[in-house]
Amino acid sequence: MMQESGIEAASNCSTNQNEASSGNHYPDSSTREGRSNGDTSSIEVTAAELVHLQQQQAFQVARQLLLQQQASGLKSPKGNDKQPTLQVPVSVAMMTPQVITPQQMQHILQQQVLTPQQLQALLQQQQAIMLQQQQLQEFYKKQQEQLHLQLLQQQHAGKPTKEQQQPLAAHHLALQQQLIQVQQLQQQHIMTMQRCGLLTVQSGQPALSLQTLAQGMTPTELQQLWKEVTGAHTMEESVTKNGSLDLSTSSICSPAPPPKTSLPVALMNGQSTGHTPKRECLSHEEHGCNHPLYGHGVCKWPGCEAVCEDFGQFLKHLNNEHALDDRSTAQCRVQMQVVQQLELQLAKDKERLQAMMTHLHVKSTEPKYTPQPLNLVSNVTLSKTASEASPQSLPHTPTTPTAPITPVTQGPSVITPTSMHSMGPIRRRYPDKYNVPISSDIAQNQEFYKNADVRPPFTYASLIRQAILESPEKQLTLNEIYNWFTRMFAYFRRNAATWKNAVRHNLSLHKCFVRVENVKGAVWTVDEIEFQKRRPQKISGNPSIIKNIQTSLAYGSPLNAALQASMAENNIPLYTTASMGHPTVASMVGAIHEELNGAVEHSNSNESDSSPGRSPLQTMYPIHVKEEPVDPEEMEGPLSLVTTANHSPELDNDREFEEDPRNEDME
DNA sequence: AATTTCATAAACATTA
DNA sequence: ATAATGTTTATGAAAT
Repeated sequence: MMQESGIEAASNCSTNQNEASSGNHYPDSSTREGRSNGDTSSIEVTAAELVHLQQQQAFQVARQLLLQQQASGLKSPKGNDKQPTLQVPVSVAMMTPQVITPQQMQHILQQQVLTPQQLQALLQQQQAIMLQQQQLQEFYKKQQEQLHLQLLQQQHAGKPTKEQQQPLAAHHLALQQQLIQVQQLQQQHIMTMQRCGLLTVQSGQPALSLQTLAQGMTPTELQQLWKEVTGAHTMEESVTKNGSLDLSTSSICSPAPPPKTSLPVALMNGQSTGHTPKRECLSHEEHGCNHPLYGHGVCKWPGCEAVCEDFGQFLKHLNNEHALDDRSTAQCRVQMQVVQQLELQLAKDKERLQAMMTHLHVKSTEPKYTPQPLNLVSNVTLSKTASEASPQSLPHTPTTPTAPITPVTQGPSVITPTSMHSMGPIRRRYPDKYNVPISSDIAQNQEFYKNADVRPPFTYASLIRQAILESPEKQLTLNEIYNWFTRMFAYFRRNAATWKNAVRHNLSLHKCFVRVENVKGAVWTVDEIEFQKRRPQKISGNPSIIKNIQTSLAYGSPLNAALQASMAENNIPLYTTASMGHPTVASMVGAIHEELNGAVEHSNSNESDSSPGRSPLQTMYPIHVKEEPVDPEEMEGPLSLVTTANHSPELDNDREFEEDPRNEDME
């Protein structure tokens, strides 16, 4: 009873309700000063609001232009830009990084295969990177000044000997390289974002300098530029923080409006209110909300999760624990790699989705299921969530050709409750095959699953296992399993009776779940061997799957290679990465290896074409060792990977024991 | 075409 | 007595 109501409450406050009519007010009556007029639907923007919006945007454009001009010293006489009047065309407004216009938003939402959550995640990551990069650059600047100072001193003291100069110079060089690297990465990132349509124009100076850098600017010049803009920069920074990037993210995610931009926020907000993943922001201080490294009262620095009661405390923590040192720098770099990697993956997946869609559309004979969205989504999901987003844009062949493809009003995201549930129970299969790395998928897309009402592409058994294995003791009570489900997946915050029954059913049915009597009741554990037995159909040489894996490898290898390279280059010991315990990197590596282990092994014989991905991985792997003490049960054979040659006897036994029969079966 | 896996529903038993 | 927890059976969809 309590349980139920708790769940309902959770679902009320955190899952989407956008099917609710526009007259329906928020269930929670938390403060919403920023919203000018309740929950006017995002689409119905009054003319006055639009005008106001444009004014604001124009103002910001003008302001930024001014800043830029000040910074670069180029005073182009564009008088009219400064006048924040209605005349500022929307296109100009759209050019500004400050605000994403509703139109633009719609466009993005229609075109993108991203859910707002994903968008938000991406943007947040990017923002974090920007911040980190700024730090880096400041660091770099300091270093250079220091160097300069020292050189001066040396000159005063007499001629610097080469011996004296060299270490410094080397250091300097290293720093430069580092910066360049960071910036190149950043730029790639930006470009990807732009390609994806996530950003139209980059915000402010950093991007500017980056692009020039890419066009062949030397670090020195760059630094000069930085110095030049630094004056404006401090100001700019505040703008950036409150306005540009952050706005774009928070407009998607959070209704907390920075004063100047309240209107746009309110506008944007309507579109995704139901989904707002960052609800908790409301209960936090306004500023805390804005910091991408702070949320849930917890420091979001990769691998940190220190609890900070308020924003001030968080700032303190940030300065103390994540000061500019080797570790932070490395983490920053890694994070960058991660983002980049994700982008890459996203791009590929989008491409794939596109192809799939075109393919399906051409056929356009999809007689059976009208519930298409779910269907496709679940299948598409098979590689990272990136693609699951826009059901609107899916083929949508069937019965109702005239039916408007799910309107934007619906809240752009995923599967709307209406689309999913109005048609009664749909039986769908959500196989977690070839998608072996459940742990990594969940880890990677945690935020997404938490907020998007999308069914995770895993079977109940897999999910239950995951829940249990994630627990410290590797055992959970039924209720705890329930809680894990609701905590981790928005999807399971509804229809409790159904899925709970399924959970119980699965627990009982599968031998792999073992009930253990405990002092205070019973807990469930996982018999991993049984589980593996039960999960045979991994691969058996199915070419498409193998291909899939190879793609994954292709995804994985550059990351690792790059990581490794960058670390080697900067003399950062590998364990730095491990110790920071970044879930994503770890999980990616893990994921790849899960696949490797589970699948490629078998098809190895004829796999000559795809080896490039492997070696870096394998060399890379040792990083993972210290990462998770809990591992042995967790993954398919992580230990075997530690020693590249993969033979920890027991595991090997297990493996043969479990898999061989299957292989024969298959053949 | 047959078999297997999975999701869902539901009846029923047991336990707290 | 009731809800939570387990067990079992049935059914159908989808994948193999």
